[in-house]
Amino acid sequence: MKIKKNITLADIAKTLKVSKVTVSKALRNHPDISEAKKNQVRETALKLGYIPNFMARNLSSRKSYTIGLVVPKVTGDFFPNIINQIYQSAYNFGYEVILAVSQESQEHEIKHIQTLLAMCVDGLLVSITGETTDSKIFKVVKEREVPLVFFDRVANERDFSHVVSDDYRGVYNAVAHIVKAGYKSIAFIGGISSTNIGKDRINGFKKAVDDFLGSGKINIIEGGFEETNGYNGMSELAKMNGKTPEVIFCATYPVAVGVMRACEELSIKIPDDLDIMSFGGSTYNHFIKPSLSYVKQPVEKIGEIATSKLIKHIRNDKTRVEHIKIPTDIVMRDTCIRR
Amino acid sequence: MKIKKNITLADIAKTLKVSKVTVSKALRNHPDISEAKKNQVRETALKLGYIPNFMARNLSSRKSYTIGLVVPKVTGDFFPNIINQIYQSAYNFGYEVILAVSQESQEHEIKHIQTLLAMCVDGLLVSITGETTDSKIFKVVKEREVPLVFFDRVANERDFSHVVSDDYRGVYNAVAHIVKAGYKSIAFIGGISSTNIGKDRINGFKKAVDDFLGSGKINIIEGGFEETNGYNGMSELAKMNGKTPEVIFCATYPVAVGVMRACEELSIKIPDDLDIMSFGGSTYNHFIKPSLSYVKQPVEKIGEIATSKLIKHIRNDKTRVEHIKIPTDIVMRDTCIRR
DNA sequence: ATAATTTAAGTTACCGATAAAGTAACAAAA
DNA sequence: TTTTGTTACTTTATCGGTAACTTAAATTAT
Repeated sequence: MKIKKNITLADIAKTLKVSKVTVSKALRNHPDISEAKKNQVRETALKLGYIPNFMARNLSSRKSYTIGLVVPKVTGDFFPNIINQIYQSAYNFGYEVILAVSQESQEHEIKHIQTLLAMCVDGLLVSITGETTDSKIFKVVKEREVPLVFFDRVANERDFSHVVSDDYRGVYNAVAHIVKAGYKSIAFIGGISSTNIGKDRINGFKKAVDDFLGSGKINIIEGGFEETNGYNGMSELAKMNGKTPEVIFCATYPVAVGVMRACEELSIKIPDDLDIMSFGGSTYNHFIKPSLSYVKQPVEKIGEIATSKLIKHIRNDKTRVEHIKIPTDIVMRDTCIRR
Repeated sequence: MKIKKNITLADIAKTLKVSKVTVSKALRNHPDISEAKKNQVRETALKLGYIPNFMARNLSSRKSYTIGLVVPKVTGDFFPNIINQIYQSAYNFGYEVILAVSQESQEHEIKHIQTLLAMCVDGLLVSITGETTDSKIFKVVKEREVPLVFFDRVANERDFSHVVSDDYRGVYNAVAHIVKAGYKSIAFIGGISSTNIGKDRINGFKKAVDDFLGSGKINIIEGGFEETNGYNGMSELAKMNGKTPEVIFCATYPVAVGVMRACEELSIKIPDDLDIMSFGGSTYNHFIKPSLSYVKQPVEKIGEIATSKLIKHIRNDKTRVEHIKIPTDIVMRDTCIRR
């Protein structure tokens, strides 16, 4: 007896000499079935080690109680934490999560979304890649009427809800704070203005510098969101033969780390020769010397609100599309504290 | 026209006036179908925006080309990196990955494995929780003949392959290195000897201390693998009124961070008053002062080998069960360098 | 010229569930 | 008494595919 057939509804039905449908209803606690029979069914299901076949169930019911989560990467601080939060929230609503990692490639992103659609997920949570420009796949999602909520890195699609931190105001307030602490020149490193998170952070920076220091003072070195981008940005800045700014505002924490690495090589002392603030923190920030002051993103809230919004969309078509911005906080550590 | 029906094989078949099966075969590049027809089918499939329904496909073919990945958490350094690697490897083999996070809870772990089985994954990659003791769910997996490979944190199940780093030898060699550098007393903080990673690291430590410093010198404070465990362990050690050791070997990087935090509060200077080495590093280690010397885990290799081993099991029942240990390296930074 | 094989489809059955509709048996309402 | 309603099931059809088998026409072999 080599082949262990999986236990199905039919097996339970046969041992109890009832119909398949009776078993199905009993297990779903359908009112058609008497308590006595339900208990019988549940018992034998347990005894036989029945595990329902979701493929069959979903195919038949057109529901999967599964949501697809697409993120550009799983490294760093932000995504692991938000994934955690999304898992937790979805779990509380009774949903499973399928994670797909697009590795910052639009091609992968499209393929993964197709796969998730093919898997009949009930909805999608998406944070787009840095290179996502083609919106065709989102048109497909819309046509299929699969709810989708963007979070953090959002596409420019008015038909879908999205949840982001208030990057613009976050940077604006941070710069205000820095200026109030007595600094007179601030540069910005990192970010790509073709993405919402880059654009909003940069625009918040521009507006704040314009408001508080005068429009001539704007100094931005766009790059990306990774350590190398910070390193390159700082190296570039050092080579430019103007006076270096007092403070560098970094688009992300990894960018700040890159800036620090460059400074180390250039023998620029932080925070004595140069001060740094970053957008977003890190678990290990406490142990980095100097520990950076940063704009804290509401990671848990973004995850929780995006998930519950998506589930509202799934449960009720009439929930209206919203674009939600969640405020940030400033966390002061060892940098930018002059006063 | 409110209901946008999804495009199915039948729709393509109808527009081309051929049978469903012809379309199915054409799309799967089955030799039964002529090139001319295949092209027709492919074209109209594209034109209609056909996306196959995996539920139906898997239900019918009993394959999903999907593997289930179960990890205890997605924070820290180790798991995000290994998840990344597993995604990459699986992708190269043409497999999708469904991630489930057990949140260090055995209950969740069991539920997630059941769900993944119900989703008809072709195989499972599992790193168990800290509290996993009940092996019943793995018996179920075995009965269902679903291939499973454990990695990193493995259960004591001889029927499944597993892939781990050589923790025992890693710690043993690290201690040897430390002793050779001139240190005479070493304590161990963190780890739980009920888990393989805890047990192996502790045993490697014991053996090394025994071999190089004498059996009287063994000083181990078991705890866990997190920052708090390091903090508590160090606080406890400081309260004990013996002489404090010269070096503390930490079961994980987070433990080391906790130890450092405790030292900071106790005004113990690292590496002057006390030296530290940890098992496992961190992306940000470079920016922590002092940057810790550590035993480097072969994260990428573990992920890659576990995935390819699993896929071998999936493709060929006769691949034999193996228990693979991958050697570690020592990375020297600013600690434990006395000489 | 006829049988044997190949090619390119089509038919049927089934994967394991659920939805919708049907049916006895018995009870309550008109 | 007849009608109407419940209760507790059963039957049938279906979800969207695939496997296995069949078939008609074309090609090759004998």
